[in-house]
Amino acid sequence: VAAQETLQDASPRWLTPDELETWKALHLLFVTLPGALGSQLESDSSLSLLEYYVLAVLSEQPDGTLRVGQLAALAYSEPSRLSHLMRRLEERSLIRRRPDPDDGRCGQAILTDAGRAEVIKAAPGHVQRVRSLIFDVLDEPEQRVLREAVMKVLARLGVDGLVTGPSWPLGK
Amino acid sequence: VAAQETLQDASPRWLTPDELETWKALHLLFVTLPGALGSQLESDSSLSLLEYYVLAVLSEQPDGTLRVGQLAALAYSEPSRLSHLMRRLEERSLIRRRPDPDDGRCGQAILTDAGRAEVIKAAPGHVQRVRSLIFDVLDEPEQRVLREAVMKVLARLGVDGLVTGPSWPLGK
DNA sequence: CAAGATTGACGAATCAATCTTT
DNA sequence: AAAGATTGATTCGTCAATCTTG
Repeated sequence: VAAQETLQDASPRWLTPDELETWKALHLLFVTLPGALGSQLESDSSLSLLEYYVLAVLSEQPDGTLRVGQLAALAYSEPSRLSHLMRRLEERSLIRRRPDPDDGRCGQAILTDAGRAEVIKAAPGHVQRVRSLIFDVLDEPEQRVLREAVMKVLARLGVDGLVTGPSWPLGK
Repeated sequence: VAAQETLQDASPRWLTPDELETWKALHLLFVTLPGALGSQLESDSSLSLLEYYVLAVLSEQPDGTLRVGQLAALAYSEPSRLSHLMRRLEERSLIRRRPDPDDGRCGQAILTDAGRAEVIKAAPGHVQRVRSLIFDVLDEPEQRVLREAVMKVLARLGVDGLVTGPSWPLGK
């Protein structure tokens, strides 16, 4: 019995053919969809997907301002990655940075007029691409089941509840 | 009327609140799932997700051999990316390379014993993670709808039919 | 000349170390 | 000392140019 348990630990249940098909499709989606969305964005606006996301989140703030840490949390990115991104965006004059007046440790990212213009320019094409790729091909029940399924996986990943974010990708 | 059409072109239908929720959940899944799978792999084997995929595909070939181009097609990656990856894997002695005897233009990637051992070592944990994150939380009907939905989106992306790939992630 | 793959240069992501403010 | 963020070094991915074989 002990030997059997050891064997089971080392070699868990493999995927059934059905599960394998599902997983391969899902994996393929992960590999291809970001590229498809990214290429649209870059052709319309020379923004990457993450750059668009960050600027869109900022554009929804009343004063176009947010702490870098909050931005990192909303984008599920490491502070370091965001910091490098902020520097590049600042070099392109799409945002500017300053220390938070209330707490000098925190850095504020502030959307510039140019940054707002850029995200507004990019938004329609982006939304249209998302709609055409996803919502145009799924009917309402499918969409509901899909959302439920994704939410369950997210819960398993421990990122449940954090889905409540900005009204991305409106950007307006 | 002309003005209205112009307006509609510039500003397509935004997402409904329901669609927005679905999209945010899906986007969050894209951002978090690869990292979750990758961290498991690296802790078990010091392979990245793509490295694991490549070695797994090779391990399913009868002679452990495949052309780099075929490998790139199966991984939906650019030849350049695969080439750099092959060089790194070769430096780690997980594969070796040689020109295809039948056509000297094509490069062959050949799985070494060490490479095969590495992917076999990584496979159980990987499958278990995929199962625990996805298939343990979805019942059979949900899984079927999810697969249908993903396939429809893939068809829209133009990668339909290519889902038929290796029996990844069995690795054995 | 076309196909297949590689290379080198550059841009972006990650990790550890650092700096500043509280 | 801890929190928040930045920096520098390394690694990875992308793009254009190149090399070789058919």
